[in-house]
Amino acid sequence: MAPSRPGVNSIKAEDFDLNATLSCGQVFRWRIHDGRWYGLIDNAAIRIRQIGKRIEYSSSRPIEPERIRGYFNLGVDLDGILKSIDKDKHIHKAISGFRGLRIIRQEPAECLISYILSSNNNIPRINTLIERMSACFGERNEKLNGVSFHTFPTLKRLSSECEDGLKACGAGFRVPYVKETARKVSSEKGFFDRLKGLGYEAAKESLIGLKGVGDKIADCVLLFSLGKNEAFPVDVWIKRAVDEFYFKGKKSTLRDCASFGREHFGEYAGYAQEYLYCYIRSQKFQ
DNA sequence: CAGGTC
DNA sequence: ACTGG
Repeated sequence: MAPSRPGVNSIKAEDFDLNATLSCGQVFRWRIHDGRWYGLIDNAAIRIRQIGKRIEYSSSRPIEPERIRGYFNLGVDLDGILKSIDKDKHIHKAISGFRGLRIIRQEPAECLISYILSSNNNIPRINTLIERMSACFGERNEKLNGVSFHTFPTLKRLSSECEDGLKACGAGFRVPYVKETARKVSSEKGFFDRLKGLGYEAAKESLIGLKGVGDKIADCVLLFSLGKNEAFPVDVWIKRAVDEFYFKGKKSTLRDCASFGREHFGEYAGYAQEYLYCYIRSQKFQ
């Protein structure tokens, strides 16, 4: 495959929906502007759009097309995955509504910190918080088409930053979580690679050992950055969906929903989670 | 109250 | 608990 050059690159993307993938809440920093998405991959600013079965992108620094494919998980057999989770009428409708949604392979460190910041917080506020922290502590400022993108701060930087700096960004009570977890993770070389090598349960246990990381955030990190597709993160939206579609008004706990999701949908429960998330939110916001 | 956690 | 869409 030809290496990326300055200007516009085009790559094939079958069974893919860029909009669904970037607006389903799995990743925080992508923004749409004039029909194109802007974000960062490997600390390069990217502008990207979909035209039929191709995606067109340009970047602030050269990026291999293979890397773009990897980031959007275009190599996995989405059709096979969707067939495996298509077990009832509810998920079936969710799949038909958002077909082409793929789970992104995020940077683990950024994913972990971002989801720590998400706890007991609302989405618009999480977004501005992440942008402020990147503007303050990101190492680089990538420019593309006159727009600047601050890279996400490294764990080392976050762990050495004084509390006041993080507090000023609006992180509130999450400041000690961020600092302590950043310190602990960056002190072990290859922490995330080690977790990738573990099974779902063992990797989850390691994550839950970190400050500010509980069941839900651990599942997000496992699913969105460590390739554990059986993870089924249960946030308030997924709880609403599972209660409404599968538990029919019965009282349930977050644990009930999570274990139901993993057992009902199986090996690729994480994909079911994302489709349900989009589906239930589209119902409430219509 | 809000993509939970301690 | 922080804090503001």
